[in-house]
Amino acid sequence: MAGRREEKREDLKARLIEAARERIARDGLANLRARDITQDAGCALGGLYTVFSDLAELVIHVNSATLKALEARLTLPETRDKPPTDRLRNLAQGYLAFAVEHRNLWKALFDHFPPEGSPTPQWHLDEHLFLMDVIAEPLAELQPDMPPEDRAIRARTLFGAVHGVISISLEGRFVGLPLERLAREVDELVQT
Amino acid sequence: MAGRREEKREDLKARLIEAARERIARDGLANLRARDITQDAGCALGGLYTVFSDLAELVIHVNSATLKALEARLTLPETRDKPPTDRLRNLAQGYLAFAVEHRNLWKALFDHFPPEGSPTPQWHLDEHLFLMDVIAEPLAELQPDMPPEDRAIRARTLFGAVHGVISISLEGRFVGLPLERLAREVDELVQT
DNA sequence: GATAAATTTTGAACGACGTTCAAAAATCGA
DNA sequence: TCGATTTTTGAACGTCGTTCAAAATTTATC
Repeated sequence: MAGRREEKREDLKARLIEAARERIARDGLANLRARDITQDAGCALGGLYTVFSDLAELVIHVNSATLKALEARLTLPETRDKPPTDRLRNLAQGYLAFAVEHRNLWKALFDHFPPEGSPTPQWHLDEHLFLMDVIAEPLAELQPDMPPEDRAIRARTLFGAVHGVISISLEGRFVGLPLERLAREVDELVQT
Repeated sequence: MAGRREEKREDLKARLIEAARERIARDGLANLRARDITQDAGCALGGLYTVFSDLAELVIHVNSATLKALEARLTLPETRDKPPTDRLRNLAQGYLAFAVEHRNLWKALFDHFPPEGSPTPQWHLDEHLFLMDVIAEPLAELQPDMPPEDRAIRARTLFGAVHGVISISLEGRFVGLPLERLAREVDELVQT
């Protein structure tokens, strides 16, 4: 009887993450309920707390999976050797497409705030960095003589700008905008 | 005995909004509690629901006050007849300064989502439009031949970009950035 | 395979929350 | 002053995340 113990534990963990992921994708982070998740996953309410310290930690694991999916979407080898400007535009359009297609999961990435007692663990903070790296790479080609530190900051600025434009539009706090027009605005923003 | 009735009602309403405003400013929107607000305002728990339909409506009134304060900050007659580019830069820097100075109130503007049953009332949605107007004005000078509709969209894009850069930085989801450097990034973004 | 010890899973119970509403208090009209 | 009306109150309700003693299961020993 090898690591049967650990195996079952990991299986429950995976089922809980998947159940939470589907609930968030369907109903949004704000409508996530511990009782729904455990019912979907086929365990008792308390079972959740034998695997995660609290609901927030489970959400972090869902967000981790979402980031991985986003990474896969943005690193398609499709446009490997296009000019760097085109690659940046593809990144922005890919980000927009992902946000539209997985709106609730994407929103959960930014709507979730961990309780003040337990801040976001470092391993999850690190996962966000791939976004910066994937942006910094075309930037390096465009401005080879820029110091790497400045380039990292610039990558963050560029991401923030694109993310801001998209989220302002998708959250509909202001007047709605046709998707086609939004895509063009993002395009022109990256262009500059 | 004139409108004494309505007067007391308005007084309680104002006290509740002010109490909620101070709680949000001090502890953040996530730590806002109906019991704390009513205690601070000097009324019973149920009193809140004689003035507002729910807590979300009270938060909307706090956000309304925050928007008015932001408007006052951004329409200082200080730089009335500078070139339009300078005015845009001042707007962005003013927005950054306001966000830093009133971080929790500013965050509440975007962290608050009304329950699905009762969407944000139109009068509050309209209040957001002044932000677009104040940006569109310098844009009109810069590109007089751009259709007003395109200009409105462009104003929203510009706001989204600046807001995105600032909020990514202030929420600290990624690595922190010295305020001075953030100000410079925002400046260069607007410049383009 | 029987039995006891160790471990895992369970779900009733707890405290905190937003919200409601019958009753108490205050106000009004005569 | 006193009954009718309005306003204010805060105990009570339903729902939530979380806990933990007890039940169920697995493991160890003979």
